[in-house]
Amino acid sequence: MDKEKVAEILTEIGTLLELKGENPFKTRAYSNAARTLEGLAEPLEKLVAEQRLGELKGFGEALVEKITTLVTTGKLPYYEELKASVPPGLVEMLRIPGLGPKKVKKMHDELGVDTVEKLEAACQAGQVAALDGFGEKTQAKILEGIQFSRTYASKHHLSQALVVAEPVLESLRGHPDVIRCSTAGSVRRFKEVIGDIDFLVSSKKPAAVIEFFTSQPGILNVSAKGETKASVILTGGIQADLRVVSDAEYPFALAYFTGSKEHNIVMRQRAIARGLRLNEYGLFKSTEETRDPKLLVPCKTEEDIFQTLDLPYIPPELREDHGEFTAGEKDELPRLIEWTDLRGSLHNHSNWSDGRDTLEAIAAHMAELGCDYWAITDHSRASFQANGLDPARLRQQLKAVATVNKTYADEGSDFRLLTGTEVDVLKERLDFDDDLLAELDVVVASLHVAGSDEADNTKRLIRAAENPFVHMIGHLTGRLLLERDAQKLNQHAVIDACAATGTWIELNANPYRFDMDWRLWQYAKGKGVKCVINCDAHRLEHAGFLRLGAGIARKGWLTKDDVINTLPLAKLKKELGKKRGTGGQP
DNA sequence: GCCGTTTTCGGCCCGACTGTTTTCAGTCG
Repeated sequence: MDKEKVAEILTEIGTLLELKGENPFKTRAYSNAARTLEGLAEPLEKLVAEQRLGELKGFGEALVEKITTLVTTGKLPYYEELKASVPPGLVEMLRIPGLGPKKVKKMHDELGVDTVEKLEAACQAGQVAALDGFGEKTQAKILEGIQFSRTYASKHHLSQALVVAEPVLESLRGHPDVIRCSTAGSVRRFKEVIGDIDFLVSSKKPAAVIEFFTSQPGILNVSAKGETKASVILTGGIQADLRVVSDAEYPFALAYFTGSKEHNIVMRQRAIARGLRLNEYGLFKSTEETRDPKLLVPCKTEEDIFQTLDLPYIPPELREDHGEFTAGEKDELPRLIEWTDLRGSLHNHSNWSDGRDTLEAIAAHMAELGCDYWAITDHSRASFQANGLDPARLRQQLKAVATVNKTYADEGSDFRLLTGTEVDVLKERLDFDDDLLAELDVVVASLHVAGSDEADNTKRLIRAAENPFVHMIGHLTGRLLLERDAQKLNQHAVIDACAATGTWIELNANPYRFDMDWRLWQYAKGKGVKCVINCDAHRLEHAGFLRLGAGIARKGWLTKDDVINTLPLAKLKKELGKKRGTGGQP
């Protein structure tokens, strides 16, 4: 059993224990352990085999035993029994906004409610409002919550959030009573999937700002409106929260609401260790609860807060408690890539396969954007649903690309299209022979039709990496965020193979993919594997994915030097030739 | 369930909001 599955089970145990009314610190121990596993750099099997699980922080006797059982036998009787003792409907009820374990438990114990449907019926019958500690409003809110969770999925793609958040932010920035403003939360941290959008504003007139915010165009519904906080539902069903604070509080609130929760916990612990107390209002020279301005450590910006806690500035993308504190203390935080470092994309499509635009239109658009190069890597023959090219059409396309490039050369422009393919990784071989691949500038190898056997999928990709003409592996897992899970695959094994063969790995910047996952880049980087941030563009406007991809690369701790397509054309060409020059036949 | 320079017990991050209450519990971020 792999660590994702183990982590999932630990999280579920935590939830089930909560529903049973267990000690909250016990339940937290399980979810903390799950999180630690998710961020693990090495294979869980290895840790278990070497009996080093107990070295992880937060892993005591009980957890080590349970995880070892899970990994070695694939089962855990404790979990099975626990699961059997809690109706599955209760877990589902937890997802309804406003419902937590205590309320769910009470309704189950006293009303026998064990599904969302029964809950809805109990609310409609007025039974919920009659319970001790419940009332009419709670009941109405639950009904509303049920409706909401049915109407809108609670998670959204980052790109979707940015599209609605950025105009609101611009609008706030232009308001005369707004001093400083920013997004916060997972949007600012650039998480690939977000729950809601947080805005933070500093102002002397909070009421005016809140009024302005709640009357923005594109707001479907105002769900809360107080003196310092408002919640609305934006177009597309995304919830957005606004907090308004004083300008003195702004840096503290910004750090606090940016999170992550795990990052903040460590920040507060660092404050405590220095005899200070950190919250969203300030950093105070006291261990008692206080808001006394005389005790405030003056900080004008987030940088000042980090400095007081003996840390360099930690960019929002890194605030996941994924090693930023250890690195910060040693002054080893990387200088992260900027999206403007990127010179082009090495995996894109044209109307020769399933893209929308012509080679000429693509070249004109990308040159205009200021790119140095743009690779045309249409699908290979096996992807017939995507109008994949056979060898003859691909050779035709090479000529067409050469013609386009000649017009740029004649005009004295340095922009170039690069030839290439996104070659399918088939069961026993690649979709094109080596001699054809050798004619191309750029070869991306992608697994489009994976099997159900993890070992087999992994082997196929490793074989692709071993081919001297394959420059990079495209969208490693084939996942579609919020739609389709990753293919069964040993990603670490593929990364290791890429490291051994000098093969690059794509960070597919399509916001539905963001594949390979940002959590694995630190591992890959440690092995010396280079990243290529690719748009996988099927339309001109997909060039904008470069910015998103760079943000995800930042989350993966990558620098300009870690990413191949930050190189200018001449140096890129040299890198493209390296594997072929030194690699042998697979 | 975990942890330890207050070390084998008694803590475990912190505060706002909501709704139910009249001093607080539950939920959320």
